Amino acid sequence: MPINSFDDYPLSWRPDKTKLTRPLYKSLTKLMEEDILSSKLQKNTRLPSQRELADYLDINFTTVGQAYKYGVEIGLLYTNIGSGTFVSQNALNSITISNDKVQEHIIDFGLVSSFEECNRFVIPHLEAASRNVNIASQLNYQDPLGSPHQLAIAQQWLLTQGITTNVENIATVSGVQNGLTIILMALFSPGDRIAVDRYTYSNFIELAALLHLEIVLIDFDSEGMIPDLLAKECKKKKIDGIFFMPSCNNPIGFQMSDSRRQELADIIEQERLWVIEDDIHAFLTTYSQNKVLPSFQSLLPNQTLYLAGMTKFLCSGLRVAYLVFPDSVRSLIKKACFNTNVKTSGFDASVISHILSSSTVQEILVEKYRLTKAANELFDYYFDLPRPSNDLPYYRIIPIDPAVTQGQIENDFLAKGIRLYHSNRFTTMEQKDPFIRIALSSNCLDVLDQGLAIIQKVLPAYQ
Amino acid sequence: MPINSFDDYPLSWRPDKTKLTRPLYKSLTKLMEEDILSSKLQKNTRLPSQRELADYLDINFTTVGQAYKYGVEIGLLYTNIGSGTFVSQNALNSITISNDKVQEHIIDFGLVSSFEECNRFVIPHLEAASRNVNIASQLNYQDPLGSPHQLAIAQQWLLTQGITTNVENIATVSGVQNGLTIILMALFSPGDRIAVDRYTYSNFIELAALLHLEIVLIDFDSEGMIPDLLAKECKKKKIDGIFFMPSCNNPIGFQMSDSRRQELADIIEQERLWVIEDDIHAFLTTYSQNKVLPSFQSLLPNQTLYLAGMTKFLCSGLRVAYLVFPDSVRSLIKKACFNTNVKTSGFDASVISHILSSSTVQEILVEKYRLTKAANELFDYYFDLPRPSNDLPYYRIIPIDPAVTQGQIENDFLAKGIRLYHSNRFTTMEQKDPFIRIALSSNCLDVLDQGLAIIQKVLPAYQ
DNA sequence: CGATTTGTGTGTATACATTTG
DNA sequence: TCAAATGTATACACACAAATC
Repeated sequence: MPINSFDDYPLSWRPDKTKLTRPLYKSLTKLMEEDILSSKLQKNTRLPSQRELADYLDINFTTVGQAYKYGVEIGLLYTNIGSGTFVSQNALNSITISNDKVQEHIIDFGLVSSFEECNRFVIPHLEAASRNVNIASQLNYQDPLGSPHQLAIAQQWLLTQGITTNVENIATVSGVQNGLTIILMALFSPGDRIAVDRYTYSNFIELAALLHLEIVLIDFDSEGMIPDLLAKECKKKKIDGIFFMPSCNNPIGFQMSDSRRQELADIIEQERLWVIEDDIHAFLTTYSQNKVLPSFQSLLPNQTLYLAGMTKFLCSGLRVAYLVFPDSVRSLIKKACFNTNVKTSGFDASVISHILSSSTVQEILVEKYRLTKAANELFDYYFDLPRPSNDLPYYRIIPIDPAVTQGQIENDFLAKGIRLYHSNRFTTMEQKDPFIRIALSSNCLDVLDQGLAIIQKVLPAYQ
Repeated sequence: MPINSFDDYPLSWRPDKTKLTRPLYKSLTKLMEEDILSSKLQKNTRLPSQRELADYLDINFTTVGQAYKYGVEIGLLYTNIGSGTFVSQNALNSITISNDKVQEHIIDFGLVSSFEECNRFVIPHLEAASRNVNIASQLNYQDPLGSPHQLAIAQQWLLTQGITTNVENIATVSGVQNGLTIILMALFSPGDRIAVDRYTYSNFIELAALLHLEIVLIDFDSEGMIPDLLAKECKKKKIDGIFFMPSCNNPIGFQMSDSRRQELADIIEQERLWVIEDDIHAFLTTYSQNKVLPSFQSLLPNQTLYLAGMTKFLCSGLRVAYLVFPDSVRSLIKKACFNTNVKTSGFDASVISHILSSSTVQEILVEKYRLTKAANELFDYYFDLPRPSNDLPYYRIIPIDPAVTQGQIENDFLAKGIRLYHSNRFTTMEQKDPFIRIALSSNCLDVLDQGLAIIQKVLPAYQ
């Protein structure tokens, strides 16, 4: 019997004691999942503390801890020492962003594409590659990380982005997301922790959850992640890696300042974190600002895994990215590559190389720069909001009323033919400054114009 | 102080007590890794039992268990209740099979290719696809699991292999290995167990280790895995899934009999295991035997994940496989697909569809059948060994002297210009019947002839 | 066949670090 | 500023199941 009577004691969750079977912790986890699913337990509610619930159930508090821990692992719960355990914002609803099941006739401001009209530049290269006399050598298992020729071209391109490396330190992977999978599988184990910006790329959050890695949110300002907060968090718990999109954070659009990069690098070096640097926006930033920003790969070459995506840059349907890794992890990275992909499509890799060594690169850069500039100006016309510190992002955010739920705003707009995403998708716990993210690069300019006009008209009801 | 003096007591491993720090289990794990690395602890040696070592170190035996458990998880150790804990066969040396770093002028009997000379049939389809007026729609983020048209073609092909399903239950993935990654990430958690044939595909073993899944070996006979042993093992510990290559086990080459499939299906249904059915060899088996074998997908459609690889069948450089899944896991599979790949190359997918809906399929089948037959006859000419129960495999095995080590035989042959693999690569613990595996489909017939002649001459020294 | 050995699963005790108020 | 509340990490006790001899 419990020592105290809980009849009047306010517990935010009272699992049905009679349903509790052995093993206790599994049974408790199951009850919790059921109650979250049936909304008996609401999102963001605080669960009873481990000791309270244990007392109520008359079991040891660490057993409750075990049950809660599983919930944290699969992203159902999050905990804060001192303040308690909470049901996640995104418990049981997927925040994965993809182009799956888009309704017809919808304006998609959700998934960030890259001005797909530019794919016309790619088509001649497809034909050229398919007529290449050496193409047969791309259709077999040879050179699983890329041919020497392809890697040499990649190395040259990387140099223009401030990444100095050797062909032995580059692996061709099937897009950035695939590269992230390889890095996380190769260098981390279940339960490891990775620090990220308080708002970050949803699919990174989802991938980490799939691999049972814990995400640690660190706050940022306009110059990027705040070094002191990172240092503090590192002291608090063991953190193993850190994920950045330094040129242009997704969804906020901030660009890390040079000094901030250095400050963060110092802490990262001391704490020996692996840096996962997803520089998907670098191609445009380097071009538009006409200067190379100091990459973490250049600041901390021995602990940085750098991903140069070719999908947003050249073509999203050809799945290619280059993964730059330090010598120390070569065999781990290779192993993960071979065991997840075997190899990246030889044809895709050769088309991308063909483009990279042609003048098409410049044409695409000029055109994407023009379109991005125009799209941002269009956004500025409709909304009086400051540009983020990267002033040519592919997406912009608009603050909304904290009382409006994610489902409400996303579904209401979907009903009006517009897909956009609530800030909840880009984080793991409740935040004080909700917003919606509008992708600017996923439609041609007149459709963008149309869509923004609708948003401008409808949005005030949510602000 | 330990209760007993261990001065004369024979312990197969005596970790340095003075180096033991807190936390004990981590420290112990580290000592173990170091000693395996430095060969102070030899492969296949039996470690002291949990209780023995605990007594020696004067700690609780479950703490030793914790340390051992980590070793099991990362494939360093394996345990058997009753007989103890052992250092793995493949501890700390990679068994991943890939085409990486092949020396020049080597005859590769290691990696199993698929008569790459047949890639000539593919080239016209590359050109046709690149000239297709609709190709632009393949270069963006649309239809991440495959276009309706592509999936309809896949569905038709699957039907010819005895797989009845709907387009909503097919996902286009980037090759079989990629499909396996997606399945394992989507349906299993670290620590889960998957049953496999006592000898099975190395890259599945490696992938499982990367995801911290435990492999449970089950013995087989010429008809396939032995049902009683599976049932027994399921009772012993909780098993969550089972992996099969039913048409043609790699490396043994056995083909599961119809009755065996049914017997196994009964147990699997009762034990509620996920079936991972890698039917990479089905295309040739169905063609050569002119009949469709009963797939697990047809026997247990609600718990089978079926992979139809297009790489061995049509072209290895274009990375495409079709993953067939039951309704119940659609959202999990999609999530894993989007978060590992985003999508499979639209161009690759469209080339494969183009081939599948052409007469080239038949041409390739005829030619690969002819080559496989000729290659096996060549092998029979040099070696008087029975065919496995699938009598047209892509590889054959030759028994060797158990005293010969893996490194010894693999390296000796490499020095003679031949790459082949020892049976250790296809399992996780010491086996009584070692052999080498010779890939028959990785070279043209005259090179195969040349290589087999060398092996015939050299091998007796190892038998 | 049955005592013994060996590993496994589960719940708990305890020390501790961080946050809250 | 510090006591109280809260979660975390580690080691251990114990019941048990399977294999060995």
